Amino acid sequence: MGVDKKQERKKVLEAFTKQGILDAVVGLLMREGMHGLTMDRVAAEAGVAKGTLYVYFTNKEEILDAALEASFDPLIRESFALLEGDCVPERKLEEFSLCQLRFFDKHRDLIRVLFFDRERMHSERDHYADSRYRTFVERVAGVLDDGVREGLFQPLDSMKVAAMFVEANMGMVMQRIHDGISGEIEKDAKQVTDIFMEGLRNRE
Amino acid sequence: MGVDKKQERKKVLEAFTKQGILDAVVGLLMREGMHGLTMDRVAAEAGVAKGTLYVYFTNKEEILDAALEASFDPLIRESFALLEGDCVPERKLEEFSLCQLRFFDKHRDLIRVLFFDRERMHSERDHYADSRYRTFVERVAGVLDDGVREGLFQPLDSMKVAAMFVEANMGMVMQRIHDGISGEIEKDAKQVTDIFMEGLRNRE
Amino acid sequence: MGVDKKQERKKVLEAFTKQGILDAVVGLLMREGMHGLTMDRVAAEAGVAKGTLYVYFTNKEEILDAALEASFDPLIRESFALLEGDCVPERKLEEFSLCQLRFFDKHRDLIRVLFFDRERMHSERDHYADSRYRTFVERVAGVLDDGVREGLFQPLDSMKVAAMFVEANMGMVMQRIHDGISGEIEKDAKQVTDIFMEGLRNRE
Amino acid sequence: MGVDKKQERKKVLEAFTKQGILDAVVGLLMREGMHGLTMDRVAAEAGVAKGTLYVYFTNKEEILDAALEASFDPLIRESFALLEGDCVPERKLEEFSLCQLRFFDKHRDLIRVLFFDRERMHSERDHYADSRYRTFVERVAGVLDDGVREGLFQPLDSMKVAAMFVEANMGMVMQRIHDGISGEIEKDAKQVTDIFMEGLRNRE
DNA sequence: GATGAATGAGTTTTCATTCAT
DNA sequence: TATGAATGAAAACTCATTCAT
Repeated sequence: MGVDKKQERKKVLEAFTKQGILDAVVGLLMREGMHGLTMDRVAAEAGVAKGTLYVYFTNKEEILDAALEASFDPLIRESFALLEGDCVPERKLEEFSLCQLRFFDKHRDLIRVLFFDRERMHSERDHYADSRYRTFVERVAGVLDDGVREGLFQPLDSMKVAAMFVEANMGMVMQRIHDGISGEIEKDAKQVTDIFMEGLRNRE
Repeated sequence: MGVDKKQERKKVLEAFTKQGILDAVVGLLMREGMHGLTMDRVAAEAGVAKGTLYVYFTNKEEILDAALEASFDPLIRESFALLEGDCVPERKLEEFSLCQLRFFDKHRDLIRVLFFDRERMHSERDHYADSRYRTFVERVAGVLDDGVREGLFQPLDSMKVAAMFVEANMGMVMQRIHDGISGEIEKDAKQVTDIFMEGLRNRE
Repeated sequence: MGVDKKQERKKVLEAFTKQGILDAVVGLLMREGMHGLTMDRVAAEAGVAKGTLYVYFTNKEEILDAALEASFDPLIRESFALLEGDCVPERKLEEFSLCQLRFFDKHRDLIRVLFFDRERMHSERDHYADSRYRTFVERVAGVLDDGVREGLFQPLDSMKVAAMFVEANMGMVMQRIHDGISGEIEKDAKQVTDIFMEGLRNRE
Repeated sequence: MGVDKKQERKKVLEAFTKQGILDAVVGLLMREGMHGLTMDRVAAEAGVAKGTLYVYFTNKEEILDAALEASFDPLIRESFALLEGDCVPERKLEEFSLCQLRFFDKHRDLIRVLFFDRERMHSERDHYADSRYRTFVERVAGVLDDGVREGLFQPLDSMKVAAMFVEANMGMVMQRIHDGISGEIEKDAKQVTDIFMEGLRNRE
């Protein structure tokens, strides 16, 4: 019993430190970009000794992977839940759009981190980041296929359109950030989905 | 006279070396990503001594800027020419789409370089890369505004839609690259523009 | 009484843990050499926590000393017993030779540890390992002196010859190890002693 | 012509710096042992910047290999020349013995380096140092075989005896060093060879 | 202008040791 | 006593930049 408690407490403490490190990495990445990310700074930001970083992660690369994973995890989770939900395709796409806009409204600095992640994604070895993105696109493609099956959309190359839709949303995100995130979020999300809805509608 | 010739010859030679360096940078950037870009390697790839790099550029950052500028210059030039041409808005957008697809079909490795460029773009100091991108979006927005004025499109927030259109095209590019650039380029370009055309059409 | 028993039990337990640590050090030293010997690994190999090492030893050096001492203790003990025994000098040397070959046949990996020990031995501060080796040589020298006194050997510089004899045995050990420990051990031991016996014999 | 001279001068300069680094390594190794050998210290001792070390060698291991190679090269060269010469076997062995004693009289501190080398030699990956030592033993074995063929020595396992002879010499070296290198070198060399000569002599 | 040897500040990484529990 | 998370000094290595030739 006592052992259980102790081990639990230990686990919690460990997770706490680890999370602190990851937060430090993301914070630094957002504020200073890839260039400012040194182990020294991460340690300082996390309030631990340099050596401690190596207690929790084997090297810098692993820290980075974990941090990126952690940053986008909420967005990915919510998006996936939503795309697998019970709504009609139209609604799913709009919710998805909204979800992205909301996420980057809140964490606008993560947009930079995202692009850094993308740069890595296209290097041969990093199928890791790539697979995350692919799954994203595939899920959206699945929703589009549903729409086609239901007679809602015209026949289409779902993967390509899905990629376009995902990126169009990112375009909107970037423009919103550039504008200082002025407009209402619902309107902008609707704008994105409306174009695709109308553009893909089955009219016979 | 002799002096003139000599000076001219010198200028040509200088331009030649400079271009060789930039090509080396782009080649390296494409093959190995940002990580593999050291001045040593650039010099080796360009076939000059390390010191020579500093004869033509003041530091690494300047070399990078120049190389990125040079890489995307053809795309930017062609796109701008096209968007400022005499065609109707519909045709302009389709040509623009085709232009992007074609460029990245040919230089698919530049996609990685592009994302690296984006990461920098969102850091405070680099308004430089940003301004290039902004102009891009603004030109497209101009075409959209023309379309609205001509009664072709519904009223719209042209900057946001332009950003979406530009990114949707990048989504298509990325999907094409992922698929191994299989489908016909004209069909894919049409797919992109059709969605936006139809999605934005003025129906009253 | 209860206290006595408890204390005794404690002592035994302590000795057990201590020995486990030393075994771990020797095992690691044999398998990975000096380079792979970290306190982390020692703790893991011994199955105790890192902190425990510092309960039994004050620092790494002390652990190392103790481990080396322990490794060669059997060889040293047996050799000394033998050299101080009642046999004739000739027999003593042959037994000594046999003793060394047997020891390294069994613990051939300790040969590496030995050389590491020697490197330290020749550094100023380590008179410790040195004295162990010196005693070794001195004992053999004593036997040689006995032989001279008994008219068996010619007059000789016993320390130098003793050093030669000890090292010649190590040469044989190394060659045996290199050959995969093929030949019969008695023959090889005899080979070593025969050369010295014959080479040193008093012929007048 | 000018180019030739320039290149030659460059080569010389390069070799000079490289040699300076190697000398620094050996010096440090002799004075402080393996433990004191850090790249910082090597650089300081050699009077160059840390980075310069990496201009000439790819990493610490390579520096070490080169330094050890360089240290023992004179001994190895002289020994080999001698063993392949035209003298009779007896003379060769005595010269060989003398050669070793002389070398370590002069560079007595290298004895420590030697033992460090040995520790590495017995690790799996370092067939490098091992092969150097093997060749040494093999050459001596060759001389012994010659002696047997000429009826000078009894039949013998030449590799084992060679190993013994080489090590016996090292024993003498170590004893001499311990004694402060007192005795005459020729006498000691003769002592070593006499024992083996007499011990191996063919008496029928 | 062109060179490339040399630099050294700045990075990542290691690991013996401590100490609160 | 035993633990193991945390430490931080010290080590290896990188690379943009300089400068004498």
